[in-house]
Amino acid sequence: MKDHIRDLVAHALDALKTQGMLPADVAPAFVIERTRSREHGDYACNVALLLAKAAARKPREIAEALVQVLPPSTDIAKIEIAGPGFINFFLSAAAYQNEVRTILGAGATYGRSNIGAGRKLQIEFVSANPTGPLHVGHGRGAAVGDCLARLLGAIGWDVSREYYYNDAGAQINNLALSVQARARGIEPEQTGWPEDGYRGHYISEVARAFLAGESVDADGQHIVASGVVDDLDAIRRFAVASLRREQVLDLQAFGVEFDVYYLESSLYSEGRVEKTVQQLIASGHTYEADGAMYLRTTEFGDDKDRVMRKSDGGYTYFVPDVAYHVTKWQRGFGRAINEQGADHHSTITRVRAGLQALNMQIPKGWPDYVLHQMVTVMRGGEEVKLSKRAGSYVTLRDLIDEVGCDATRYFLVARKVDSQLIFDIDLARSQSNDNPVYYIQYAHARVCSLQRQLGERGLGWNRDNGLAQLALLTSNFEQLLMVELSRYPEMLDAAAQNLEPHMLAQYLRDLATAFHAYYNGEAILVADDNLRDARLNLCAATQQVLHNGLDLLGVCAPEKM
RNA sequence: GCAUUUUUAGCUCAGUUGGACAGAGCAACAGUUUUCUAAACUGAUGGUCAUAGGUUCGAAUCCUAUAAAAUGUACCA
Repeated sequence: MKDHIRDLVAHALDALKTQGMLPADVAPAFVIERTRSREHGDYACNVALLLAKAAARKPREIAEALVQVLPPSTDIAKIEIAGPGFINFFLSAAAYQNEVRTILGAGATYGRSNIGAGRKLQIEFVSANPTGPLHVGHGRGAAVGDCLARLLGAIGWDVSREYYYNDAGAQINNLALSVQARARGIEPEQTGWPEDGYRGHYISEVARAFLAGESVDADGQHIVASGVVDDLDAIRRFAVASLRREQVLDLQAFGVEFDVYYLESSLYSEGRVEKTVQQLIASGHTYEADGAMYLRTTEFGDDKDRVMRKSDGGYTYFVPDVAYHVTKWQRGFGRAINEQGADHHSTITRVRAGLQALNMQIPKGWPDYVLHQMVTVMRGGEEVKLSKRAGSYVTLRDLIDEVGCDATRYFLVARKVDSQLIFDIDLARSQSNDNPVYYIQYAHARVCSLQRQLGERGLGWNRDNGLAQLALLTSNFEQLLMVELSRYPEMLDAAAQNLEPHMLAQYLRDLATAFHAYYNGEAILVADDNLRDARLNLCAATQQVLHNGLDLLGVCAPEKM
């Protein structure tokens, strides 16, 4: 519809140029946009405002001249000039009624598009190391990343979801030492407890299972605990597998799955880290100083050069990071998105700098980053400090158990990633009935309920007749609902392209509002067959869009509540 | 100090390529059930869009400065 109106305006512009009212060389970058208020019609165009200077006339005069030469269209019922010179387009009832036909025809594919054209895209998210259970921050990453993956899939990208984790190195060693200490009966603060050891209760649980000789399956491996306390390597393998197993269970409970799990250790074992280092040296962007090797990241926008190889010979974390991203590029992901917590923002410049230094023709802004701001958790009116080491935190599992998967997902995805999120557990739990997600789900359930009522009342629903009778949908409630429905495709498009899933959450609430208002304002199951058929079709279209949208959110669309 | 992000109604937040009088939910207030699920609806109340400048037909939105908050700023990952 937008494009249609744009064409009409473009035609009118040409006509005015021919008439000589406008200079032939002007090409204003005008927009056709949804109006905020119904008083201004459905779409508005600002072209007259932009032309005022070039034409040396008042905007309203230009608008009037444009309207005079605007080609007629059956989709447009009325055109008004308003305010400083906006041209407002009022769509005909038929134009909106026809959207119901489109929705019912497209079904589950309504709103989807092929903007991505099947190109490969990778989105990496969560990527928590297996040193403890997933917490709320990971939950936000999981909810946002998963929703983004769904959105991008819906606009035609070939999406691969990846989870990257470190199964070796200092932190994992610390984990193993912590478990070993627990297995020996040493508690935090006692002698023998590792410096900066992980103190959480789960460490004791892993130690107990290890001593008991239990087995665990994770990432395709079956690990049996040896129970030998002195075998740190065995403890490490068992601990990593145990925690990986827990994380997978958490994510499953949250409805999030991945296509690929990528291990940092494989970058070393496959020689990718070493190869990357050699390439960087060959590129001439490195130098040695103080016994360490540096990369001149300042040449690529960093504020100081970064150490690649420490004086003890080990590599800093950013080298495997670069090597990892090289594999993404080599695996053919022309587009890659990293969803991470904002506490990692400093890595962006370094990773991109490292990739640029390799001279591999990787685009400057690759990969994309979506950083979500921190989540602070409130409980009992106080902030719960998240600290793995201290062992005090709110796990994702806790939230799912207390608040529910649907509500947690909605809550974590409903706001802009840029803004910090306060998750008040007491509020979320005590007011879970007021959570917007139930409001949306209820709208869906209400349509299902109407459809059940049909049988009980012995009423029929002829869908084809409903389509033929769409012209009967003329009430204000119906109009508003159809307007809302027709927004879905453009909203989906914008949410996916801007990488902003909160737009979807917001939209679904608006749609539910329009439906609840309609439901209360008009009887659906009326005696008149034609009117009832038409209204039931409108309800079915609403049900379809709610279902499609909730699907992308990863939230279920219940038939009954 | 520097970097990133944030600052909109009592609270939690929308406001998307700069548009017409700033919008929701919650809380508080007044109503709506013999009739399709009241997990709903209707109405009224509530804002100097952090502050000060600038850009232009037009700014919550862009630019500059200031203030406040979060996070980062390792030869840790």
